[in-house]
This record gives sequence, structure tokens and C-alpha cells, in this order.
Amino acid sequence: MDTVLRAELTARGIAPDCVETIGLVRDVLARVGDKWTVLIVTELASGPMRYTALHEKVSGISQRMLGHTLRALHRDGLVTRTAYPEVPPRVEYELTALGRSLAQAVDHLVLWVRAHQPAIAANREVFDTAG
Amino acid sequence: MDTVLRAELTARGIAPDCVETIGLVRDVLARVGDKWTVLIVTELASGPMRYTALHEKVSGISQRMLGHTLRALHRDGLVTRTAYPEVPPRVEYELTALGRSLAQAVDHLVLWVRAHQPAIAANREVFDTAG
DNA sequence: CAGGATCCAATCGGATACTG
DNA sequence: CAGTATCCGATTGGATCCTG
Repeated sequence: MDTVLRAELTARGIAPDCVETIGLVRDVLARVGDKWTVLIVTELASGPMRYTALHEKVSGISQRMLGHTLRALHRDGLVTRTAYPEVPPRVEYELTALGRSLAQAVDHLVLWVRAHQPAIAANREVFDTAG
Repeated sequence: MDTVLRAELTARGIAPDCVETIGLVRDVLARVGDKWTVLIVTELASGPMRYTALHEKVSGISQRMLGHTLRALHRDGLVTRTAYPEVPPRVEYELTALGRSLAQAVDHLVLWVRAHQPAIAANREVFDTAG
């Protein structure tokens, strides 16, 4: 998490481990909330997949962002990366147990959104037209 | 949600309402994952609060971002904004039922993070030192 | 095939100044 | 008190090119 926030929270007298948690929560939420993570994890939920397959399935993603996102997921231990020593090279990505458990946690949120999507859409409509 | 993504998903033959959901999920996750939303919602969870109080409690936030975030939350119907016709003016923000239900859904994720924080930290450690 | 490196546009977010 | 407007640096993300 970012140092500035930690300092600010600490200054407010919040317990250190609580500070740590708030920061990491935002961290994880930011990861999950970024442009591609949910789409990638959704694809991987159905099984291991190689780089190019992901690139095709997650339509519209650039190589750069696919690489960045996979690396971040790998760093956090949410996916495994397996490179087979072949020619041409083959690399497979797969959700770890941790990754699947996160996917499940995210599912709650997905369900919430599915359930309340009409309400949010309606609220926005009202807000945008009326104020 | 953004038009480009919608077009891409539609082109992949994904059902329209599914496309809508994926987009909105990312939308909501992005909102929840942004820099300040969780902190603000956490503060509001304990009851209604006025602008300045929030500005003090959510330490480090700029007026700009507090205003922007509150406006976004209000637009989605997650908080109410009540202005009292007094001098000096008084404005109170409060979570709506929808907002509280979202906060609860987010809580699942928060619990997940609390539970798996050590694992993630360890994974990052390994990744950063070893590769 | 897998993906890193570079360059650039768009967006995010902070500091400051100003208004009803 | 409760914001909005402006300016600007920082970050995000896409396009393209290059390599083992």
C-alpha cells in the first residue's frame, strides 16, 4: 500500500494492523477493479489457458496490459505460470486455490451487481436528467 | 460502461444482458476500487456525516476528490445528500439502503482480504526476491 | 509463440483559489 | 460551511516495434 496513506491513518490513531488491512483491501479492490482483471479471471475460471488464447478471448486487450495484469496476478499468487520447454514455446496460466477463492469472493459482488443493476441504472437516469 | 468494451463483447457473441452485467460489474468494482470510496463508505457506515466532518475524518483527501466521490456515490443512489436551509449551510451525507447493502457485499471481500493477506504478502515477497 | 520496451494520449488526482 | 473551477503532475492504458 502507499506510504502516504499508511502515515495518515497511523496519525489518526488507527491500530497498525487495521491500517495494514485497510490499505491492502484498497489494494486488492483496486486490482480487482482495474480494467481487465475481472475479465481475465473469468476466462481462467473455466480452466488453464495459454497466453495467446487469453489474448484472443479477452478481446480488445493489448499485449502490454495482458502481460502487466498476468504478472500482477502471478505476483500475488492468484495464478500460476507454467512454461513448457518446447519450440515454439507454450505458457499456460491457471488460477491457484487462492485465485479461485478470490474469484468466489468476487462472485458475491457480481451477484450483488446483477441484483441491483436496475436500481443503479435508474438512479443514474434520475440524477442525470433531473439533478 | 464504456462503449468500446460493449462493442467488443457483443462482437464475441455474448448475450446483451450478459455484456451489460460484465460492464457494470467492472464499473462498480472500479468505483469501489478507486482511491477513496472504501474509506468514505467506511466512515458513513457509522451514521450520517457532514461534508467537513468527512473531510477531516478521511484524512488526506482533497476537496476535489471528496466532492467527486460523493457526487458519484450520490449519482448511483448509494448515498443521500441532504442540504438544510440554514446559515451557515449544513449538508449531511448518509448511506442509503442500497449503499449499506453494497457495503455489506464489500465486507465479504474485506473479510477475504483479512484472511488471505499473509498469503498474498508472502507471495509477493517470494516473487520480488526470487522471481 | 510469448512478452518486454518504448512512445504517446487520456484520465486520475492534488494544490490552490474562488463563490453562494 | 460547502462546495466549484483551474492548473498541473502522476498514473493508466493503447499502439507499435522488437527479441528469445
